[in-house]
Amino acid sequence: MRISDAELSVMDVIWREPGLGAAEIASRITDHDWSDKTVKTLLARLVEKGALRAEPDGRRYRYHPLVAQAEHKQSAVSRFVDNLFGGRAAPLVAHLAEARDLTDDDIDELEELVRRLKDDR
Amino acid sequence: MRISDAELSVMDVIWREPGLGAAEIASRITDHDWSDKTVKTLLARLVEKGALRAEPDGRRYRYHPLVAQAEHKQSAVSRFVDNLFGGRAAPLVAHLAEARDLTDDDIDELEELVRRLKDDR
DNA sequence: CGCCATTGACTACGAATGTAGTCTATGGCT
DNA sequence: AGCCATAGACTACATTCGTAGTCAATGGCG
Repeated sequence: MRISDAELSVMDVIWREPGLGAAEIASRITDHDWSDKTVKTLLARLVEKGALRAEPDGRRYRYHPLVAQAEHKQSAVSRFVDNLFGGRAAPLVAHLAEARDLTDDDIDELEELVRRLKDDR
Repeated sequence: MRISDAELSVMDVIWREPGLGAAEIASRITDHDWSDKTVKTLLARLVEKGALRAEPDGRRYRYHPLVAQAEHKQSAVSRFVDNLFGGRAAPLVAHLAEARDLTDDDIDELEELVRRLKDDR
């Protein structure tokens, strides 16, 4: 099950605040300038895909995630690493580094992470 | 300029062996079972997108990359990190770790990488 | 020298995506 | 009681993608 970029903006809102209705969700989306119709279309598609549950509440629906954000990221990362790096993670990190996408804090975090990984194995 | 998944399979061949013709490229693609027509369509799209140059050679073309593989990975990684992780790299690596996508060798490589990053800053 | 295989050019076409618009029911306000 | 705003349902439509198919030219082989 693939969640598209536009759909992801919607999911992000719902992951943060499960149980919102369509209008509220639309109003919380700031990174795009979408009509409420657009948001509703995306919601419908997400329900159809099984990423969301639409709980009837009077005249409207409240939306709840059916896939956890962590799960989704997980599979997105896997797909990405498979596609671009033949499934090997280290070259990806090397690329991140080269792109200077890493702040000092990131590097510290990485160091800590590596320490834990080594302890773990 | 976005290179799709299918197109990427084609680019991979050309990055490895620049200057091949369509038939040769098709024959070198093993991860899909594509008709040569499919490969030619992808080649045409890549030329149109400006990712490849088609150098006439008699009755056919030889294809050369116009974007380097490293460049492409770079921008793909950036897009990905932006979309899913708000541009922060460390959480991505954490996810890689959690997915057990990291082999022992990867971890060693990461350790080395972190060492270099720290030295560098 | 003629036919066939191969080449590029162009066309096809359904699914997914981004981005809405129209239509219909209805609950709440006046 | 009636009207309007709003909700959801359904429809729309251009683009990109994945995956080919058709057509016309032509170079090489027999």
